[in-house]
Amino acid sequence: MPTNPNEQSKNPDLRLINKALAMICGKWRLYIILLLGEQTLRYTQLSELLPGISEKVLAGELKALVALGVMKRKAYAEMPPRVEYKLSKKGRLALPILNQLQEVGQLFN
Amino acid sequence: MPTNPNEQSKNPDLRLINKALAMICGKWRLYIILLLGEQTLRYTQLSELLPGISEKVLAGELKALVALGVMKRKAYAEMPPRVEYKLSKKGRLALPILNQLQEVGQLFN
DNA sequence: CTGCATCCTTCGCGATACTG
DNA sequence: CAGTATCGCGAAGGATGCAG
Repeated sequence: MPTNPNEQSKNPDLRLINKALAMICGKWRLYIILLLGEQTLRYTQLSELLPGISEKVLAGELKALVALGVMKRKAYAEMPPRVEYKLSKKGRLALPILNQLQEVGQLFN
Repeated sequence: MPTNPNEQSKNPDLRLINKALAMICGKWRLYIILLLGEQTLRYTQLSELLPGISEKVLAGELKALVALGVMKRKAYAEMPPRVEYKLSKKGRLALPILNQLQEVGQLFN
């Protein structure tokens, strides 16, 4: 829509916004992403780092984030089972911007 | 919190995250902020730019965003009434980061 | 260990009618 | 014009128990 060359303020794109909101909104979603950061964590480790989250919610959020392409799930055929979660390539690309949201939060302390 | 000099990966701060989420989560909140951007808009203009939003929700979101300190409300004692909304200083400071969320959305198209 | 099924409560959001 | 009041539904999230 840059029909006007001196128009520097681009209209917000509702579709892109909703895409972004889908992966960060909710009580735990963004926190899980930032927590993962560059590391790989197992299901149990995540549940310990997210005190108060219920099993149902944690499993659901992880599944949703994997479906969104933000993170990868790797299950090992062992006994007992072991499952590891890490950010996908795209997830790591988004990480710097998502981290800056904390600075936004700081602004409004 | 940089007690450890070689600690470059900062733990996510749940409090700051929640502060940030409070102002962008929800179906309309972030979109309203980005829409406002640098301009000043009246109540009716906003409702036209947000097709489908109900009166109750729009009024509620505006009130909430003002309470959060993201935007300012200015009412003129005229007849008929006129009320203008614009981002606060802090809101404008946060704007660049919030705009980048659209790039995150683009990543996951 | 990992995670799904069930039940229940709360909250976000929409529709509509009404007011200063 | 700029909202508030009321009603209602569906989704989000918590508690608990069960399963591979």
